Amino acid sequence: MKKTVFIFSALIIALLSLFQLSQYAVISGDLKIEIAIAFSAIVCFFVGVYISKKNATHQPILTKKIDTHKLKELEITTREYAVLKQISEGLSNKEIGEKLFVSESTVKTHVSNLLAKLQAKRRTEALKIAKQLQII
Amino acid sequence: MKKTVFIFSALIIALLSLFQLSQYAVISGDLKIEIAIAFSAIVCFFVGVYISKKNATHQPILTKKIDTHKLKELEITTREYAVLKQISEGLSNKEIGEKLFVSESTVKTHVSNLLAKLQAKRRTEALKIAKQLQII
DNA sequence: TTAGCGCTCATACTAAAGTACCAAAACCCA
DNA sequence: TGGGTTTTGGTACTTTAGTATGAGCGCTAA
Repeated sequence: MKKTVFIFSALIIALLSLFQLSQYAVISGDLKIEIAIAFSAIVCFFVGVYISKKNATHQPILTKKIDTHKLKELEITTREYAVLKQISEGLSNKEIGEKLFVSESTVKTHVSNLLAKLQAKRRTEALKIAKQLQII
Repeated sequence: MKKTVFIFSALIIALLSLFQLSQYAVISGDLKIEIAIAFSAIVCFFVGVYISKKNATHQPILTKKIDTHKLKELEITTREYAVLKQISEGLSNKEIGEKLFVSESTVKTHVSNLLAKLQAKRRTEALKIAKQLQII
């Protein structure tokens, strides 16, 4: 954001000085003022496009924000969600248990509840649905 | 693209007519020509940003292209890849078999080979790796 | 024409995954 | 402090997933 403001300011200054330079031409009647305006407008347009692109690539637009609202809507608890994330990492129930410091039984319980809440038959299907819901 | 050209043309026309309107003010000496230019520049800048954003959201920049090169590198066959895509859809081996018109045994064979080639222990892990490799 | 590869399928396992049901701590909140 | 929810864990069982191995068929390049 700071960057944008800076570039924006520089842009205006550049334009005003550009105008000062072209003023001589305007006075002499060779260069029409419309052209000067159109030129500056075109330049600014492309600068706008450029800046927007820059910002877009810097912070990937499709950094899918996690839809916390949907998590509550589906009544997915904290622990269940933690398990879901580990599933998306390709871990087995046992591995998830080790990572979250609980038994495999507990993980199975969470997974089972998760599948019911996501209306999935398998963990792979749960992953697909979760992605569609922007949950992961 | 056509849209962009259209908007761009409309923009220039609008600016020129804007200038025509403001010309009276310029002649009367109340409104300085610098302000007119700066104003048009600012408008064009934001229009550029807006259009760029529109384009970005319309056709997602991060439409991950499938890395066919990597598929060959990993020696993943046509059929195996078809199975992989079905796995990402959350289907079971049996369901995949029905969809591809082969037996569950065949699907199992493909999955097994797939896991070996992707160096995964489970299908969920295979999904994760495949995504990292931009294969799906 | 034969060796190699891809695709198919089967059997027989072992290993995970998932279900159902129960139950006891732990936690939060009114 | 009682009550609902979450988290945890267990047993017992069914269903998928995954491995290993072998084998037949069709295509293709040497």
